[in-house]
Amino acid sequence: MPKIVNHRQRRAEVVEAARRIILREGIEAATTRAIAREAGYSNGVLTHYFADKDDIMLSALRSSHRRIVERLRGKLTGRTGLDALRELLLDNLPLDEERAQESRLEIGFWGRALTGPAMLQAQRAEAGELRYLVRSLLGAAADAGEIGTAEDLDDVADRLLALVDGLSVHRLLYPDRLGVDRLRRLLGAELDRLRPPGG
Amino acid sequence: MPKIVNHRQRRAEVVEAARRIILREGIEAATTRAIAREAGYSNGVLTHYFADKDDIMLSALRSSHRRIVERLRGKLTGRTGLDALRELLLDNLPLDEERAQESRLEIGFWGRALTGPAMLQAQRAEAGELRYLVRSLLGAAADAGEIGTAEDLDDVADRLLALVDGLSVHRLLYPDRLGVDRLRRLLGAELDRLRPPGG
Amino acid sequence: MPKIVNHRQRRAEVVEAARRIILREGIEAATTRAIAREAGYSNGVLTHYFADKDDIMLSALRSSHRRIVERLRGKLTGRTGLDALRELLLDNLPLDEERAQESRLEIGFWGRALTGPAMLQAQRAEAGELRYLVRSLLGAAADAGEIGTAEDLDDVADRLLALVDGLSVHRLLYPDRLGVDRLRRLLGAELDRLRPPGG
Amino acid sequence: MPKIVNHRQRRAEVVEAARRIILREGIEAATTRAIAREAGYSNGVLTHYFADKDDIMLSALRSSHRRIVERLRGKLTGRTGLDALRELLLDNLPLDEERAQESRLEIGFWGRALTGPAMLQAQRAEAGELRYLVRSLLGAAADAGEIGTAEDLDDVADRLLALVDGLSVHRLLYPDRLGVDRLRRLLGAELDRLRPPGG
DNA sequence: AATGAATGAGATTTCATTCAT
DNA sequence: CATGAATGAAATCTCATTCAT
Repeated sequence: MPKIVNHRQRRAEVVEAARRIILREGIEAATTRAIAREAGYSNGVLTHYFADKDDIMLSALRSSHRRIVERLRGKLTGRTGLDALRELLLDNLPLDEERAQESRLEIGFWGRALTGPAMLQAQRAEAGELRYLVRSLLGAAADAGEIGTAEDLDDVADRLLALVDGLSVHRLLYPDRLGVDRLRRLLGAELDRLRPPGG
Repeated sequence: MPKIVNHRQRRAEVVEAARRIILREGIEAATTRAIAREAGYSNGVLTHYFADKDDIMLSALRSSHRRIVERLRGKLTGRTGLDALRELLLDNLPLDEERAQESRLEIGFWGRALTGPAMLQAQRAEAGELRYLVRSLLGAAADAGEIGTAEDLDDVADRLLALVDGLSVHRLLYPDRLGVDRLRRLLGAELDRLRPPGG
Repeated sequence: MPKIVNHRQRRAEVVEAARRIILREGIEAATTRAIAREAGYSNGVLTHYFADKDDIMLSALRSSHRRIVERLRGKLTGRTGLDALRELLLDNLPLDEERAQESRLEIGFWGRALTGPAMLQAQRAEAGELRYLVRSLLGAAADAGEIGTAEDLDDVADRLLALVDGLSVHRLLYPDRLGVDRLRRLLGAELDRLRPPGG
Repeated sequence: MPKIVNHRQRRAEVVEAARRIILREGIEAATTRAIAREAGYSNGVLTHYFADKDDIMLSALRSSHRRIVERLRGKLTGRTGLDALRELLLDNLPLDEERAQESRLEIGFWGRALTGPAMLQAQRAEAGELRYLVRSLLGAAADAGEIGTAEDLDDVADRLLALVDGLSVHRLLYPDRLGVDRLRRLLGAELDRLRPPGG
């Protein structure tokens, strides 16, 4: 009988190693050698489980997103509409070290995506889920009368997503100017503005 | 007799070469050799005028910012308050190929800044000017009664800057979703919301 | 109870797989992994049946030769002397895709043989059969009076064999110059020259 | 003043190093590292003078051909027609160690040529010169009445070239069967057969 | 006997940096 | 000052071979 290893699990181990390195040291530090070492294997293993480096990197990106969504799922249970949306968007801001690292990872991938079409394609595929979720919550909030009727929900969705990403970048680059509390306040105010006039 | 060369000018030539390459082919294509060639000099000159590659890259970033400000100066003459602010922010969006390249450069540098403290420090130093300008224009707009008194101008400034950067990233990553007209509209709506209620 | 497997047959399966790959994709594409996959086994089996990769490759060479001889056997039945010889030599020319692949395989092995003594030794062992066959047919042809008495049959044999291999190489390298018809004609003329003057 | 090196000469040094390795140890031993070491430089130099490894290898092939032609030039002065042709073809046979290595190099490149279109193209370009020379000498020999009128000179040219290459391969693979004298004799006989009947 | 996971060496290529001239 | 040759490390990828199960 051969040594049985769970193929999916081994892939996951390596991907997690890659994710850890990117979070800890940045996307440029994630060389194949470093990834193999972090995973506790030799360089050669990567061959067995991945087509090439991009395969690893994109898997790491997907893994990061999956983790975020997983964490969100917990936070969103029991919440609906604007309340859920606030939670979602706050969770996407780098308000603690863990999420700061996630944002760093994300921003690193932006740079890669603008380099070549393969990464760009993958990045786009990844983005859909979050956008859909935000749009859905906005729809629910509107149905519940939490949002003024003057607002175009698609516009609101894209504005909020852009704001969150922009604030994330600025928080990482200029942490002194954008403290945690300020970030919360800015986002909160943005959401409060959605409420109907007479609310 | 030492050969007299204009040190400042030579540096500038190389920096411009670096900037051109980054805009044209991306930050990863900006190797020292490519930069030297683009500048029309040999590899060796770089040693004389720059401490290392980071020195060149950061100078290129500064140069890009200087050019943007230069261009803005022209666009803002004769404008004041919200009108000027709108012009400024629109100019920061990737609404044409030139500005798309500038955004790409910027985003590429974000990734680098999050890699090490040297790049980060430089990036921070660069950000001040734009922020100051936005804040000033907001102040003038408020003084002219173009902005509702309920708004905290510092918050507005950071919100607008974050929104512009976020929209820039999303426009580059998801151009289908964020067309040029939509980008204009989203930003315009954001500015319109600043006006005092009875305006 | 040990599992009973037909050792000889398993070897043959792997060797055939190797031969197919070399024919189809060239000698460089015949990696151990590719061979194992083509054979429908895991990498590990190779260890049990072959000393090392060379062992596989040489066996593949022998297999190719055996197949060629097999095919020849069919074509030569009922033929004798010069007629049989013509058939044999034509069969060794890359006149269709199948035989072009065989020639490619052969030429690839020439390169390998000139690399180390092990491959060379094996190659030599392989060559004897064909040479013997050609020489025998020449002898029979001479006995039948189909060949002029002035010819030294050993010389003729080596000349024909060299010509066939040389034409094969040139056909593969310069197919435009050496079309199928031309190849046939060149070889045919060579054989016709063997006939006795008064024939 | 910069260190002045003759670019062409440095390229030549590396190419010669590559050629020496291929002659001495075979085409597979000619790794970029081995070539750099043999040339007495570090790996990095190759970048300055060659686009990639193929560039080096093809240059080595051309260099080998140039050397052969150079050597031929000396041998052919004062000779014409069949006499010159005999000299040319003999020079292409591996009759001494130097020419045996040249043949080995050539055969190694055949294998590479059949692997990919780039090498094949280059190989073809290289082959033209020799073929043209042989054809020209045959034409001169025919004009001088040294060749029987029944022969098609293009056919003869290709037959001779194929024979020489075939004999070269067989001499390297089966040196015991094809000694130096025998090789000379076989080729000589082939040329003698060209003479007009009444000659 | 058979698996296939794992190794680790080695191949090509790229690049920032150094330095003799 | 300026050149550009040269370095050598590092990156990605490939592959024959080994070995625990």
